Amino acid sequence: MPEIKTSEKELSTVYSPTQVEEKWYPIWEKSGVTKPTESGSDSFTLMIPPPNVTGILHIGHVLNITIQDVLVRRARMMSKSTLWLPGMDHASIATEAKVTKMLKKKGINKREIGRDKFLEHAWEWKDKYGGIIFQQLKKLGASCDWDREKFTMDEDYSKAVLKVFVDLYNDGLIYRGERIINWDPQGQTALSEEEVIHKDTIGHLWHFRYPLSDGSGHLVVATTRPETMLGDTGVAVNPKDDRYTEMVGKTVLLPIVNREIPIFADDYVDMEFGTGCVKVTPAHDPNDFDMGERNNLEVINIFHPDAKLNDNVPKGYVGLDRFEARKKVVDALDVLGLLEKIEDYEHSVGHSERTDAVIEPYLSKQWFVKMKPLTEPALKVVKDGDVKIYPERWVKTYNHWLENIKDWCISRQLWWGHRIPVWYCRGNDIGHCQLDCKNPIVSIETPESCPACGSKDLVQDPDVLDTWFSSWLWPFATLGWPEKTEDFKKFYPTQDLVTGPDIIFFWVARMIMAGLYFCKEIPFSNVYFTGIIRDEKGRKMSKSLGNSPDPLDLFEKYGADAVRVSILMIAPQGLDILFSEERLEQGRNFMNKLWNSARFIRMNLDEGLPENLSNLDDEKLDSTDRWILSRLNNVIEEVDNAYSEYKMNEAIKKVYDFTRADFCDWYIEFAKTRFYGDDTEDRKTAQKVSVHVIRIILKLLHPYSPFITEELWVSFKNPDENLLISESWPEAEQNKINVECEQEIQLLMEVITAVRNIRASLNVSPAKEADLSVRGNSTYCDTLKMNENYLQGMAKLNNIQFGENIAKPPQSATAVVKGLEIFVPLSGLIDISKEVERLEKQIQDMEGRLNAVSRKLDNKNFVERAPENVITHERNKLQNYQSDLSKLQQNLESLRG
RNA sequence: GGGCGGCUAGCUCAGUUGGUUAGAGCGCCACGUUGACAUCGUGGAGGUCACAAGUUCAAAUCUUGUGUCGCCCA
Repeated sequence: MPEIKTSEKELSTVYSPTQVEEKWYPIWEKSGVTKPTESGSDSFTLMIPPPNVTGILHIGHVLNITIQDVLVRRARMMSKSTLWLPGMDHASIATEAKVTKMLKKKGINKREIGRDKFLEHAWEWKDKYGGIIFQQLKKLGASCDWDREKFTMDEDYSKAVLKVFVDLYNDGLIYRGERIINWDPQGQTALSEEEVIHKDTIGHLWHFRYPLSDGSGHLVVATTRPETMLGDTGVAVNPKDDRYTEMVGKTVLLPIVNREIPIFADDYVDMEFGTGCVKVTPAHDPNDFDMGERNNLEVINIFHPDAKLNDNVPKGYVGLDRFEARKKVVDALDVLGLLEKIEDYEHSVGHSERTDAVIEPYLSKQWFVKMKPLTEPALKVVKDGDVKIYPERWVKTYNHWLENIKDWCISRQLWWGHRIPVWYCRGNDIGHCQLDCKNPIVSIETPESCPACGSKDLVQDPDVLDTWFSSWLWPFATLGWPEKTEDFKKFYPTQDLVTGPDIIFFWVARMIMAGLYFCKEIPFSNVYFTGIIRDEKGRKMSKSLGNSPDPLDLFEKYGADAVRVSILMIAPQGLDILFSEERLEQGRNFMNKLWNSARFIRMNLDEGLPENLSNLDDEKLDSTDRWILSRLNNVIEEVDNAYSEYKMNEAIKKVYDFTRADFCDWYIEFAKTRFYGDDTEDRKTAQKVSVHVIRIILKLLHPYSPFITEELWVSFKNPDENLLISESWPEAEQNKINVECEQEIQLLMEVITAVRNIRASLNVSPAKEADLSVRGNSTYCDTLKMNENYLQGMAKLNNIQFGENIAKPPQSATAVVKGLEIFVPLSGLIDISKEVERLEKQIQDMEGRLNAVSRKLDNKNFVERAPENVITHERNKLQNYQSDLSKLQQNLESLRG
C-alpha cells in the first residue's frame, strides 16, 4: 500500500481537478485494487469492447467506458471479485491501410517488400503507436486490470482463433465457395454483409435499346450501372409478361461488345419495374448471378480487383476505371442511337464501412461460415431471458438479424491478421498431384506434407480472417480458452457487456453464438446498449465534420470526474445524447459543490474525526439529524433500484439531488446554527451526522467521480480504513427511514420557504429580521415550536408566536401552508398594493385547484366508480383547499379593510 | 417497402404499474457578497405534454390513426 498523504487542513475554495486526477490513478494501479480479489464469493466480470489498435479516445468511448467503470467500481465495492479486462483488436483493414500509407510516404511499396517484411513494419507500428487509447482511458479513470490486457493477435489468442476455424471446418460449418461477395476496391478485399453501409444516393436510371439479333426490333433495358453492360450475358423477362412472350428464346446483339446473348424468362424479374426487361450481368450482381445459375448463362468478370476494366471488354475500354467506363459506355450508346432516356433515380449504394469506397459486387472464391445452425441457441437464450438486453427494444433487431442471417464471408485479402490455417497441395515435387489432394489441408499446425500424396509442395492460403472472426471469441479467448485456465474457470461466463447498438450484429450476436457453440454457455448475462453521442444539432460526431471534441481537452478544462458525471446525467438509458460543451458545466459545478461541502464540514470539526461513526446514538439526534438520515437511506435504496435496471442516469440524479438539495441547501444550513452554538453535545452530534452523511455520499458518488471522492475520502476515513475504491458499498438501513420525521421537516421547510417568499416579493431586505405568527393545528404548531431555532435562523426571524387561536397581527403579510396561517407583521414596511397582488394571485391559484377537485367530486360516475382511497383523497383535498381559500380571502379582506 | 425510436418550459431532457393544476439542468427576471461554495444562495416567471379519435370515473402515461424528425433493415 503506497503512502497516502493527508490533505491539507484548508482545502482551496475552488476545486481544481488537475492535480487530484493525476495523483490517484497510479496509486490505485500500484496498490493492486483494480485486480480481482482472491476471496469474494461472487465474481463480476466485464470485458471491454476492444477498441481498435489504431483508435484514439472519442466522446463515445467516454460514455461507454464510464458506464463500465461505474458498474465495475460498484461491483468492487460490493465485495465481488471483480475483473475488468482491457484489450484491443488488430483491425485488419484499418491497420493495414495505415501501415501501407506510412510506408508509401517513405517510398516503400507494400507489394515489393512482400508479406513478411510488411508484417515486420506492421508490428513495429503497433508497438509504437498502437494502444494510445489505453493511456487515455487511465486519464478517464477506467479501473481495468492492465496485467490481463489482451490483443487479438497475441499468441494464445491467435491459437484460439485458428482452433475455432479448424473445429468449425471439421464440423462442416466452414466452407470455401465461389460467390458474389462485397468487394472493396480500395482496400482490395472481400467484406461481410455487415461491413457494407447502404447510403441513399441520387443517381440515374439509364434506358438502353438492345437490338434483336434477327433484326426484328429491340428491347429496352434499364440500369443504374451502364458500365456493367460490357459483362452482360443475357436479358431476362418475367415468364408471365405477355409483352415479351414471343421474344423469349431469341437473342439480342449486345451493343459495343457485339456479343449475342439470350433472352430468357425468370420469375425474379419485376414486370412493373422499368420496361420489364432486365440486363443480366452474372459476374457483377448477386441477383444476376442467381439467374445466371438457373439459366446456364456465361459468367464474364470484367473488373480487375481495383475496379478497373480487364481484358474481357473491347479494346477501347480496357484499363478504364468503372466510373470513367460508365461515361464512355453511355456516350457510345448515345452515338449509336441506342440511348432511349435518362431518368433521375434514387437508390441505395453500398459503401465500405472502413474505406467508404463504393462496393463492387464481385465474383470470387472465399471462405464462409454457415450461420444458420448457430442461430437457434442464440435466439433461445435471449427469448428465455438468460441473456437480458437493455433497453429491451433491441431484442427485435437482434431477432430479426438472426432470423434472416446470411453466411458470413470471413476471408480477407490482406496480410495483417490471422492467416487462414489452410494449405493446398500442389504436388510438383512428386511430379503429379493426386485427386485427393484437391481437398484443402486444414490444420492449426503447419502440415509437413500432404496427407493424401505425401507431397511437401504445399502452399498456404494467402488470406487472413475477418477481424470479427477473432473478436467474437473475446469473452473467453481473453481468459485463455481453449486451455482450461484458472481465469477461464473463475470468470467465464461474464456478467455484463456494455457497447453501442451499432455493433449488435458485428459483435454482440456473434459472441453469443460463439459462446454457446464453443463453451456451451452464454458469454454474458446482461447487455447494455448505450446511446450514440451526437452534436447539439443532432449530427453524428465525425472527424470530417470536425464536431467531435477531444476528450482530453475536456478533461483539462472541466476535470475527468466532471465529464463523467455530466455525460451520465445527460444520458438516458439507450437514447441518443445531444452533446455540447456547456452541458459539462453542470458536472463541474456539482464537483465544486461537493468539494466545498466537504471542506465546510472539515472546517467545523472540533478536533479530528468523531468516533464511533457507525453507532449513531439515537438519543442525541435531533429532528434534522433523523430527517437527513431518513432521506439518506431512502436515496441509497433508490440508487440501488436504479442500478438494478441499469438506469445509471437515474442513480446519479438521485445522489445529485440529495447532495445539493437535502444535504447542502437544508441539512448543512440547519447545522450551522449548531456548529456555532454553545451546546457542545449538540455540536458534536451535528458534526458526527455530517461526517456520516458525507462519507456515504462519497461512497455513492465514487463510481461516477472516482478521483475527487478518493481525494476527499482522505479527510473522512477512519484510521483503519484505506482507499475508497476498495471500501464497502452502502446498504440502506430500514430502521433509519422515518416517514413521520420527514413530514415534520417538510412542514418546517415549507414554512421557511413561505416566509422567504413573502420577504422576497415585498422587497424586504434579507438582512432585516422580521417577526412571525403561526395560527392553526396545534400538532403542527408544536412541531414548528420544537424546531423554532431553525425557523428563526433560516427565515431570518425574531419573535415567533404559535397557537391555535392567536390573533392576526395588523398590517401583516400572509400565506397558508398545510392549513397553517403564516403572518409576517411588517408594519411600516409593508407595501399594501404588492401584498394584495400577491394574495390575489394565491387566491386565483387556489381557486383553480378547488375547481378541478370539485369538478371531479361533482361527477357522479367518479364517485361511483373510482376506488375508495382515491375519492377520500380528493375529498380531503377539497376540504383543505376550501379552508385555505377562505383563510386567504379573509386575510385579503382584512388587509383591504 | 418492413421495423424501431423521438416529439413535454426558450434550449436539452426526466416523468416508474393511468389518480396532487406535470419536474430538473441551462437560460431568463428580481434580490443578495449573511462566518463552505458567485463553478454560489434565496425567491420568481415560463408548458392546451406534436395532432386526431378511442378506452376509462380519470390519459403526458393505454389503444388506433396522422404528421414530423432520426436510426436500422431490405
